[in-house]
This record gives sequence, structure tokens and C-alpha cells, in this order.
Amino acid sequence: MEKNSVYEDLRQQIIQEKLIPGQWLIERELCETYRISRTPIREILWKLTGDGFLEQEANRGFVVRRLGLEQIFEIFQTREAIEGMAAKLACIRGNEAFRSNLREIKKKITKANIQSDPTAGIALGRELHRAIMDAAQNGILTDTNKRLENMTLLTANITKHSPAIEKASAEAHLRIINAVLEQDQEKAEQMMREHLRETCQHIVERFYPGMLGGVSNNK
Amino acid sequence: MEKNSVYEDLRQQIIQEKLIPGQWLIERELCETYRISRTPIREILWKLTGDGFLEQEANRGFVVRRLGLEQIFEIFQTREAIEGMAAKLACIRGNEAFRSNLREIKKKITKANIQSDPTAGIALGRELHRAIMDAAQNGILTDTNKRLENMTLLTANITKHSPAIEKASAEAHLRIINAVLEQDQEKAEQMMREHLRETCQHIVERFYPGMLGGVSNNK
DNA sequence: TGGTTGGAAATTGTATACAAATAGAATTCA
DNA sequence: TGAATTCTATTTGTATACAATTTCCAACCA
Repeated sequence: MEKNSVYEDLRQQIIQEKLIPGQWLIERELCETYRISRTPIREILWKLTGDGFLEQEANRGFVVRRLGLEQIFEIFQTREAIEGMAAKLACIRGNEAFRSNLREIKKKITKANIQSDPTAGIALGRELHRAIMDAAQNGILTDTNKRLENMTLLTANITKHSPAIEKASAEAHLRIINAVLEQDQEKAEQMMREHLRETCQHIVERFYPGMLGGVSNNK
Repeated sequence: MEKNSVYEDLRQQIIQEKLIPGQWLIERELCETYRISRTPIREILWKLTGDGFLEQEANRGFVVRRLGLEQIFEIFQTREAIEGMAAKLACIRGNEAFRSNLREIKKKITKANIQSDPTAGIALGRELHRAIMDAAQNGILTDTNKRLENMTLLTANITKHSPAIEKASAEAHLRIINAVLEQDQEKAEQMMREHLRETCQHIVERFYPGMLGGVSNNK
């Protein structure tokens, strides 16, 4: 199998939770699976580490990033800073095409809300976050956010299909859109930050009731 | 030479600008210099890439991160988000020992100001930024900031020994300290953000008058 | 002249063998 | 028994040879 395909496949395996946090990646096994030697496998693992999906430990190899409750807090708090800034910049730098796109997303969110379609809501949420980040026109900010987004993906499946969370998110998204359309920098930043704080809160309350600390380590 | 030492040496070479942005690292040369084979050299280069010092291009290898004016803007804007959040969190989570340390730093900054000692001022600035980041108690935020700080280091030497910038920085640092000591979250965040905006402004005005665009690429 | 092509040199990419370190199981000894 | 120890198997770390790609320069031709 070709190198880029192997990278993409491993990425998907992680996102789809066929490889889960705390799981060690055995180089020999990957070689046999993908029919390439250890050298390119290691390059791929380093790339995935750079993406935020894996951790590397000397003399122990690569492991899917271990996420405890504490770290989920931290990731969302960092995203709050980054995406808050993005929302602010989107007010300043976003052009009319961007705002037109936002108005379209707004309509679709409202429609999905009425039809109680959580799948559509999730996709629209991603679209909105991406549109705002793009409009901010800051490559470093985008790269930084990508890493955090990838880390969030490690817990993505557990956040899916929770109607209460999705409804709250949709409403927050509408508030963000309105603020950006008004080009109210402070409000846009504030709305985005509140949205991420709230989402984090919801995840924690729902999936880690009372729990605090590390995560399983299968080696 | 041992692997960790090679990593540290290369890191220092970059920080001290013996290796400059845009410079390609030739694996064979590094092998001869450090007397280890290409395999560990590549691992080290991947690690430095993760630190934000290098970029990797397929079939072309590793290059010291290329920084144009645009990217310097972007880095400081991202730091504004990250360190602003850190200042806010330091107000909430910082303990009395932390604030005591801040009062010490405040005294030293005032002293360095009176004595017009820019070297001491720079060291104190770093100490302050680090103390605030530590007090924020957010590992992901700290890691994210580390990458950005490393990128900033690539341009660090050109920001040194500029009395005007250092004086403005010192005053901004005092304002930040006061806000954190008052535990005024909003003010602390705002002061930190203004400080980074101002510093970026100074760098641009002083070292890139009128210039805009990419940087040299020696290959 | 100036652009294109061809080929040689330099450089990165891959496979593989062996060394070193780690982890796990069996053994020993109190 | 159970804690410590030794040994074995597993896994990562390193060196090296060769393949593929890129780069650079010289030869060529319109």
C-alpha cells in the first residue's frame, strides 16, 4: 500500500475509533497490515504525532493520545482562546461572500432545528467553525486549531447523538452567526467562547459523571 | 554523539541562529557532524518539526521554518489568544506563592528600568510570561504556547537590544502584573493582549519597514 | 541568445539485518 | 505463598545498502 494511503487509513482508523486512546501501535503489525517496511511506517507515525493524534515515548513507541477528563477540559479551554480570536478576526477580515455563506448556514441550522435533525446540525456546526476559521485568514491560528480539533476528534464519537447538547449547540451557533453578521467583534468572540465552555461542560456532565483522572493504558 | 545531545545541539544552533530560517538540513552532513546514522537523525528532525522549529517537505527533507512578515503577524496574533487566556486563568488559579513571585518580579523590573538594564529586562519578561503560563495550570495551553514561543525564537535575535521596545515591554509587563495581582481577569487578559499586539507592532515597524512577503530560500 | 533536453551528482525514500531495551513469564528462594 | 530474579520473547533503536527522486549543469538546438 502506498505511503499517503497508509497515513490516511491510520488517520481514519483513529477518527473512527478503531484505534482508541491509550492503544499502542506496534510497528511490525502495521508493516504486515500495509505491506511496507518499518522506515516509512515510522515517518507516518511521526506525522500523526504532529497532527496531535499520537504520543511518542522513547523506547516504547507510539500510542494513541491518552485523554483524561482533565485534558478534555484543557483542550476546550485552549480552543476557547483560539476560536474566540478567530471569531473576532472573522468580523474584521470576513468579506461579503463569507457573510452570505453564514446567512445560508443560518437558514439551514434553523431548518435542521425545526426538523430535529441532529446529524445535519453537527455537519452545519463543523461548517460554521471552519468558515469562521477560514475567514480569520491566519494560517498559524488555523494550524494550531487543527491540532486541537484532531484531539477533540479522539472523543468525537461519544459526543454524537446527544439531542440536548446538539440543541444547545445549534442555538449557540445562531448567536455566533448573528454577532459576526453584525460585525460586533467583542460579542462574536464572547459568544464563541461561551459556546465552547458550554459544550465542554455538557460533555463532562454527560460522559464523565463524577469521574476525574487518567484513562486506560493497555500496556 | 548521543541522540539527546544531538537534539539539544541542533535546537541551540537554531535558537542561536547558526541555522537560519529557510536553511535546508542535509541528513548526510548531520551524520558526519554528529557521527550517528541517518535513522536517528531523521527521528531528531521530526521531533524538532513537532517543536515548531522545522518544516518537512516530501522528497525534499527538512528546512528551518521560513518566516515572512505575514507569519510573524500570525504567530503574535495566536500568542495573543493563548497568553491572554493564560493571564485570565492565572488570576483564577494562581496561588499566593505565585502572586508573591509576581511581586518579586515587579520589584526587579522596576529596578532594571531605573538602571536601564535591557538584558535583565528581557530575562524578567520571559520569567513573567513563564510564571503566568505555569499558574494557568493548563498543559495543552502550555504545549501550544511552547510551539509558538519556539517559532518566535527564530526571530528572537533581531528583537534584542532595542531600548525603545524593551522600555515599552517593561511598562506593559508592570501593567499585566498589577492586573493579575488585583485578580482582575478581564483586565489581565486585555493587558496581555495589548502587550503582544504592541510588541508585534514594534518588531514590524523596526525590522521590516515597508516590506511585505516571503523570506529567502537558499535551495 | 535562450529555452529545452539529457544526464550526472546529490539527496531523500525504503528495505533489512542486527543491537539494545523493554515486557512478560517462569523460576527461585525466603 | 509471594516477592524478587532470571531468562525469553517482543518491540523499538541503529546502521547500512540500494532505489527513487530531485537538483544542477552542460550540451544541444531553434
